[in-house]
Amino acid sequence: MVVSLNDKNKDFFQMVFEVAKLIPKGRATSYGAIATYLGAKRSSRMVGWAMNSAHLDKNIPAHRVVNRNGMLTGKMHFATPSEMQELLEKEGLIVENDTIQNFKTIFWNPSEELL
DNA sequence: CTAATGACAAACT
DNA sequence: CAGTTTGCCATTA
Repeated sequence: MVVSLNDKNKDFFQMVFEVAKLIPKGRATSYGAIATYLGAKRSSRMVGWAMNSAHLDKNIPAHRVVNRNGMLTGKMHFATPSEMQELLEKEGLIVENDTIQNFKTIFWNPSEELL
């Protein structure tokens, strides 16, 4: 992996991983929520980037992390595009048209739940 | 160092 | 209200 994980950056990545692991089953969160929780709400894209490295670690449920719209924008980055949806449905979530239904209901806010 | 890209988000038209 | 555009921040070329 060309991912030059320098010491400083590693912390940010690790944070994202930790939060992702803490996401309760049957729930999901957004990149912005994690970014905000990490104190870098403006770096929502970086969270996604972290997930890109996260997909290497099977312990990280990256499928529970989607954009604020609940759309599975990163499904293409999985082993198979359908795996993300499959996993989410297995969790009890309702995924349709690459978008999580009732996302607002299953949304998991680390800043509140994890606080 | 500048330019381009991206698993996003908010603002604007 | 929906589609389009700009902004942010970090990484890569």
